[in-house]
Amino acid sequence: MAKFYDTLIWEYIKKPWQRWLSLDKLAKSYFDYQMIGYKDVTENNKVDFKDVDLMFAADYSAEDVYITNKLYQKQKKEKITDNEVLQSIEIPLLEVLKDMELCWVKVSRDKLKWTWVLLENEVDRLEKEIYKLAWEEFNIKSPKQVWEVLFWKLWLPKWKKTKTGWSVNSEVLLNLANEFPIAKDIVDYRHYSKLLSTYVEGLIKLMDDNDMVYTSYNATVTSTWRLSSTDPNLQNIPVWNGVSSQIREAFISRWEDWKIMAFDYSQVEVRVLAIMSWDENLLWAFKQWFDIHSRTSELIFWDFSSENRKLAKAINFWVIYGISAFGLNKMINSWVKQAQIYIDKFYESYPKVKDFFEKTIEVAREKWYVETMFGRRRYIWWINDSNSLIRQSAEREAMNMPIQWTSADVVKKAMIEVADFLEKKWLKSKMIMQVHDELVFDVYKWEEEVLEKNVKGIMEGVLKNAPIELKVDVWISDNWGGAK
DNA sequence: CGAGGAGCGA
DNA sequence: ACGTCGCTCCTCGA
Repeated sequence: MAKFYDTLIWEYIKKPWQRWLSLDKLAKSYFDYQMIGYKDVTENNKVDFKDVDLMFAADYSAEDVYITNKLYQKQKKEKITDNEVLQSIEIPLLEVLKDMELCWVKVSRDKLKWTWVLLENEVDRLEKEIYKLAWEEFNIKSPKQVWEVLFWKLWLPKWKKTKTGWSVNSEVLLNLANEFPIAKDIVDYRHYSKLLSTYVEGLIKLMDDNDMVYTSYNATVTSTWRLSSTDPNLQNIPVWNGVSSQIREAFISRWEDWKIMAFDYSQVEVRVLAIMSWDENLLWAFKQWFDIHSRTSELIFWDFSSENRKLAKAINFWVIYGISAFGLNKMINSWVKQAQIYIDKFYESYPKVKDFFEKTIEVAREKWYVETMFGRRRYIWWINDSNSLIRQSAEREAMNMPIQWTSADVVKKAMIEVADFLEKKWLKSKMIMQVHDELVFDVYKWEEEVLEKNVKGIMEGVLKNAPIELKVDVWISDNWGGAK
């Protein structure tokens, strides 16, 4: 069921560094009250909650509600809720999230079973192949056994160490893949068994008799004010082609002749950067409906061949995430020096972006915080650290945070407005998922057009006085696999 | 049960 | 010595 713990967001406003608060800890510290633990009623998770004696279960549940309400009353009294962001975003969002959770998501059991068979075949095939190449049987799911076989028995070249041995992650293995087929096989094996255990078996376990799953959205665990999702985590369902796309295809409409409609913000972060920095070149490119990666490519390389566009995309990406020249070089496979030249050229192309970042860091150095478009603050106490590594990392964070956080707010505001729209128009269609910059709806047949037009409009127009609109891509399909 | 390694998404 | 975070799975040793 939906969690209402999120009413405790104000706690995080006051103490953003405290990230592991729970209801019972708050009850203890504010009311000196010891709550009944989940483990107490379920005898250390041995008993399924639905089998717990009703009297105990009722006590436990009622206490949850009681304490939550008490905390809610307390925050009201203390006028914590006068906070602007809280009033305009977080509190209205709670209602939306609650409704979204209660809508549930329908999953096709048949589709999953099909995929299961497919994956099991692949896993079996690869398992045999790997045993053959290794001349022995071992547990491929154990990194320890993998490196023992690869590096001690087969004498493959070692590369990176971990705390407890040798790294055998996909980066390492793919470097060996050309010369040693077993490495590629292990990567594939991992890929398929990940899909099988996490997304097929895992999802089936969480389905009820009506093939519905109930995810929980949590608004208080991330440092960037994004949402997170658990049981199942709907925010990391694979998007790749091939078998993994079948997982997404298993998410379907709840009724016959309903459809899944997805609205995707296109490059929301780059657009937010353009809006916040007021860089004319960037804004102009968006106004002309240019493909922004091609445009960057044109400005940096004087052409937009697919090769250079790819590079430009990585560079745009770099700006958003604030990785170093070192990190960029690793991403695009060039030299550090070359990466630095690209970065410099980017700033030459979009000079106001550079100004914006410099200004942000300057303010942070002085006031110890950075701010989003909506006035959320993030304190970065180590911005003036004497260690230059730490300082640089803090600066990257200061550059990155206003964009990321503002983007998260954009989606949240859109969700609130869309939910309002659906309610006011008495529409049957439901908002069922949020995946960071994507909103997914289960759409009633006769509402397709009205939803497509209005939701797109609402999402694109969230930033009311911005010099450009945001851009949203829409697609509709029988399932979540859609047209991607 | 918890740490560590790995891999999925944004 | 560098992108980051959050979630989930598996193994392995306590």
